[in-house]
Amino acid sequence: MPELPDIEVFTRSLNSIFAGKKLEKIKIVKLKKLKNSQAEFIKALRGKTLKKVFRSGKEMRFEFSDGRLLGIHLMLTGDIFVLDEKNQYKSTIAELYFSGWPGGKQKTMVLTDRMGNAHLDLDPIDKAGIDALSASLNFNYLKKALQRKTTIKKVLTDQDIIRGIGNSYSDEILWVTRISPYSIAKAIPDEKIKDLLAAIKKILKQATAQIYKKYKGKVNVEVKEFLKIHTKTTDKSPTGKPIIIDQKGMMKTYYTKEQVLYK
DNA sequence: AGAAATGTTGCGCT
DNA sequence: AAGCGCAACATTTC
Repeated sequence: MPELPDIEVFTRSLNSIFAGKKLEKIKIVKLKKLKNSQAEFIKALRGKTLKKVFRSGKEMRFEFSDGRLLGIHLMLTGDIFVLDEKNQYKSTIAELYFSGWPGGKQKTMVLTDRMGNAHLDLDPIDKAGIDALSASLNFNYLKKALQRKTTIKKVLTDQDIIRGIGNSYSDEILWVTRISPYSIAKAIPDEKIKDLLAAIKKILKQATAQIYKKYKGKVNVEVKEFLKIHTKTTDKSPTGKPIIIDQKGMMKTYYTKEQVLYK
């Protein structure tokens, strides 16, 4: 479901709800996609205090007081719910029961995914890419990363190059910089690489700020309203040009003819 | 009823 | 070797 801005807001919300609380119990409902067994999760995490929750690329990290990490990846259709009562969601992947609220109250964090692809990982290792909002994602890194013959969209969404950008925000970034998603990465001139770098930071930060302002505290809203190009709410770009939708497999690329094709 | 989905992986082919 | 295009994942929601 989410890309960097959404995950950033969700992890801030989860941090304010669960940081400092104790993980009493873990129940894995659907083990299929997981690398670890339920016993391993229990052994590693049960009874430990959650220190903080943070984002890494498109994934969530739950850091416990002894330094152990629990990673959660929502994939396309995963959701997190925070419940006071019994979990009744179908498609549940896992349930985490936390304690530590006044009056002995507990809260449950539930991970669901109707496609069954969301997953948890013990001490996950980040993919090789640099986080899109890290200062290390600079001109030199981006220029070097673009020295390949594949399309710019593939590069932007490759988590082994840059972590955090997905199908939607790559379309937004490429429209703002007027670069066609089908441009060959290595053909993009230096001036445009500078624009691209600035747009990556600006669009992701701006979207995070907008989502945070409106949905602070939420952990599972689907926020598409700030997308200007990758959206079904209009068929025109902000400058009034028709938006072209190109389907490749399940994913779609939204763009306009305003965007220059570098080849 | 039929289509949709902001992700990832792996396969065969060029 | 690198890159491409496609299929698979599986189910609820619009």
